[in-house]
Amino acid sequence: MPELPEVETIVRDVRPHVTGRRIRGLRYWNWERTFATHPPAELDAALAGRRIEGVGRRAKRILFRLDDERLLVMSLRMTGQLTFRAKPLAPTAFTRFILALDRGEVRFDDARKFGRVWLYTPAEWAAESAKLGPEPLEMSEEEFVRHLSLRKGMLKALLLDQKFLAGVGNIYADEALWRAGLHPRKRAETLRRPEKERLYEAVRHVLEAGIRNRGTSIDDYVGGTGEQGSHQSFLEAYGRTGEPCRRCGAEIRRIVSGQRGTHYCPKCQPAPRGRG
DNA sequence: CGTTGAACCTGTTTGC
DNA sequence: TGCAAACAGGTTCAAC
Repeated sequence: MPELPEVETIVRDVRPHVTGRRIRGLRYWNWERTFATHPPAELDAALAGRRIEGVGRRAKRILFRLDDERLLVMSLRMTGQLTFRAKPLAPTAFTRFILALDRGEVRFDDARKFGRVWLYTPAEWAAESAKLGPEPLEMSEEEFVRHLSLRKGMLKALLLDQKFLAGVGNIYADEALWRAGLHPRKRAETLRRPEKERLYEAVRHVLEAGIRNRGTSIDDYVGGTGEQGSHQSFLEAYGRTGEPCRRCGAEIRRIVSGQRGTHYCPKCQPAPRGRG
């Protein structure tokens, strides 16, 4: 569910409330598999008494930097929600854990149970982080073009590959391809320089717009204090099957590409020639 | 090495 | 209306 703009919004929302706070402990959990590195009782013991020194983001992961240098890392996957609550709120059937602080609590809800939490040493986290590609908002155009020139394969699958770009997911991949006027099944090795530049601009533009609008709330996503985002009102391709393209009027089409539902304008994003 | 498919889960929407 | 299949924002791992 949450992609880079949604996770960034959550991090910015939660940061002022939890930075400098002391962790009391894990107060509640109901699904063991949420805990990827330590069973809940062990995690509770490791966290109790630690201070949170900062909150950050890497790709779609949320990072809590602790005063023992370790990192509490969370991934929301499809349906996860991470919220700060100033006052305790009773857990629901979807609440996977609650982290009690000296003031308020951090709560992790996740209907589909795909979300995970890890506790890493700096070295362990460095190794995990190294498996992810560069942050698209921290790349120059030159770096992007060089990086893209080393890759081949269909653009939709490439944008979803976290080793290519960290943080782009299904919604923003479709939005970026629409903006760049590139067909999702066009192959990276066929792009010419101006198309690569257009894709760079488009990826950054849609991610920045998503952040400005506090994320896309279609089903479950909420920001770090529980309110919905507004970027769903500004989508051009994703979820607009059968509706008119706002650039040319043609009907937005849906296909499956990279094993994901993919939305594009057949006129603005012309199909590649040959097999596809 | 690259690509594909299945698996992990539950809730909601779609189609017959 | 009823029920089953399809579908959903992500990631990992086995198989080819």
